[in-house]
Amino acid sequence: MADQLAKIKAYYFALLPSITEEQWWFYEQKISIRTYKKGDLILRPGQICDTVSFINSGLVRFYHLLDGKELVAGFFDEEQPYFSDYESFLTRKPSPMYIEAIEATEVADINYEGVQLLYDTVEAADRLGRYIAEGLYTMLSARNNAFLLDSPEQRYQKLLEQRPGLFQRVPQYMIASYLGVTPEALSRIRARLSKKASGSAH
Amino acid sequence: MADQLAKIKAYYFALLPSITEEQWWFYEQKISIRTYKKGDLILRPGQICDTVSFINSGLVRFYHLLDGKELVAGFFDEEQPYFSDYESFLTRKPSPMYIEAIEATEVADINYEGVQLLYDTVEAADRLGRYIAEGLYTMLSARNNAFLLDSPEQRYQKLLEQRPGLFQRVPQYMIASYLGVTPEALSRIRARLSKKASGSAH
DNA sequence: TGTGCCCATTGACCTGAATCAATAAGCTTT
DNA sequence: AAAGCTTATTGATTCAGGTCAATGGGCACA
Repeated sequence: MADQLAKIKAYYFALLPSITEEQWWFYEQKISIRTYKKGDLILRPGQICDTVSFINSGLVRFYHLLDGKELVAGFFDEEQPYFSDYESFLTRKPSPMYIEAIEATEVADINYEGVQLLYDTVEAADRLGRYIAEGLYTMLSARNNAFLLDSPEQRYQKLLEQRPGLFQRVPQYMIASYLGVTPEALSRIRARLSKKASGSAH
Repeated sequence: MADQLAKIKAYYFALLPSITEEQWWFYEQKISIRTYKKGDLILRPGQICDTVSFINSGLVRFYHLLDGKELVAGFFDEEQPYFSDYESFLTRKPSPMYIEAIEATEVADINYEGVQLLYDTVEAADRLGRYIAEGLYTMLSARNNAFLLDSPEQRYQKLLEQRPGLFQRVPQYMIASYLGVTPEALSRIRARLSKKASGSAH
């Protein structure tokens, strides 16, 4: 148990330097450890997302199903450890999406009730909640601007720079969908870029 | 002065029922009232967005300039009173966008320094910051999902339902851009829909 | 009561990415 | 190592929406 909470505890203490061991104890009471096998669905459309999760290890993706096609909305892993359909979590409305473990994944999560209780009983919980909301906002906003301002090719290159590890762990057709194009289109982007690279090399 | 702060004060007290007059006084110290004329730029690309603003009256839009074309990212008014390039505000990085008053607008705003001071001195400030971050997140997430899942036509119809007032205050070419299409395309959407409506009427 | 400008509409054409289809290249599983 | 998957690539075709261009309506201002 201590082991499974080590990472999230380190995270909390880094974000909130003034947190005491006693306050941490209140958080700890509300945390559940869950494990998922590769392919497990963590959330389905129509469900209210009741948890905010912290990834100890593993990899999950968010996706929508539209006309039988999967639209990937995000990937979360040890580097990007907090995930939730936070809109559904906050508004208590059914989520439109799937969350799927695409590797064996272990998370530490807190449910809605637990979070509200912490807000009302533990000082500094509001600050933690604020940090999490701010972090999720910043991530979403950056993705939003990328879709507005960048071409699919630029989005691909940015992703290569910013999250190179993903390409080792995620099939290309999911990356394509995350970038907002079909697998065929991503394949052509890659062909174009490697031609350009070899062209400028000599 | 009392008059110019009445709305934001009511807003704070509604969000934070337990706030005291004394605590409010600390907030009040940090608030500035600003007025903009129609057409004034509130933020330009390259600037760090240093404020979170609350609209007393008026209407502003967010937009990007890309290849000489304006891409509208959002509208804010009395019904949607909090605005900021919150990503730039939080990360302290230059904003890529313009914020423009498209009507004469009066705002009450707080700058970054003031907000941080409040977080460190006033209890309940973190909670207010959390609410604001959560609200901005929810708005952005909804818009994001609309772009992923809805056609331009559906986005138009949703906007008609959800913010009918905008159509009286904003020229159609800005609405088109906000919906992610050209003015020509929006005109055709409207033509299609009014034909459909009259067709199903008899 | 013109005159000029901005905006919305409509039509003709163009283009980038989606779709459809076929092939090839990795993998697992036995 | 053969058989049977799934994924990636490449080519041909289609299509929604963008671009370009022309027309017309509304409104401000002289």
